[in-house]
Amino acid sequence: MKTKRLQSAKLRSAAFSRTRADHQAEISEDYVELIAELIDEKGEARGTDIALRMGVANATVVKTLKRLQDQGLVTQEPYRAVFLTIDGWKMAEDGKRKHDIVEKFLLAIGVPEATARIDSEGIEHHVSVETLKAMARFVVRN
Amino acid sequence: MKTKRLQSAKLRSAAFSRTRADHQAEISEDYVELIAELIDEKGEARGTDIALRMGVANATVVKTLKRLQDQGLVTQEPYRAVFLTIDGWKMAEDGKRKHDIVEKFLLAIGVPEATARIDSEGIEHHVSVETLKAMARFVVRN
DNA sequence: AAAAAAGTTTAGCATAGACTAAACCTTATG
DNA sequence: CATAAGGTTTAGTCTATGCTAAACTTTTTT
Repeated sequence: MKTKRLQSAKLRSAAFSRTRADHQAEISEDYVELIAELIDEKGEARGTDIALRMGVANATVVKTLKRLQDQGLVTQEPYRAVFLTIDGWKMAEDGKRKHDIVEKFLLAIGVPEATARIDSEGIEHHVSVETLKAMARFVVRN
Repeated sequence: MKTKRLQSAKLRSAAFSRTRADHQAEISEDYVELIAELIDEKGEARGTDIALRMGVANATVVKTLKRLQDQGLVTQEPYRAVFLTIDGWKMAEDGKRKHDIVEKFLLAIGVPEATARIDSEGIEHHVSVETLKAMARFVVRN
């Protein structure tokens, strides 16, 4: 009777679960990438600058940084700037690589620059290695 | 002083804010699309089926449906199946259209089928109208 | 029709991210 | 070098999403 669709239900729920799991990492990735950028640009990443660029209150940054510290992505002394751990740098570099490929790819298929910048920010977190490879191939070939 | 800083904080960081704003709508969209599919397939959308396919507990479904009801996307009587409002149907159709274009597009650039199915689920929520148009153009041309 | 099974809801808890306001340090300048 | 300005942290609140366990309703089976 009604047990017929179980198999496809499982596949579908796998897709949704992945969407959710992705999202938990998304904010970590955004923070870590931003911290890397700030360190590159200014030599250090301060709470205020993070808050400003993330469009978020200072208190939110403090709380999130605590989580990132627990996750071993970031180190920080009270009242001092934030730094990335080895894992944090790895994540930041990985993210930047992904981001660059996605953005170049969108430009290659004819998306306007401003839109490509914004969309790549969102898409970056949802592309698998395989999709990323396909995008990279496309950019090289075109 | 403080007012000024708050204002400019809000004016900047467009990309990040959009990522976050997108995400608030993501789960609504996933639910609504799933409800539409269930109604198509079985004539009605029951809590258990939603829970099964979303990979989530029943209680979670109940809570989320309450929010969707408040947002005017869904209607429901106690202990009965869920239905979509006009707005809900609009959202579901829009989502399906987006999803189809993204999935076909990924296949067109050489992403394997299983991966295309999973990735399109995540990417669907982050493509702007312009990017979607570019993808649709590409699919047609290739 | 009564009991069992299936499905739904409620209650209570946890975590994450967001906010404001106020307290607290650090730095810059007058 | 004292204090004002600039940053940071803490405290307390809110909303969203998730969970389990228990209560309740509907449907199916015996």
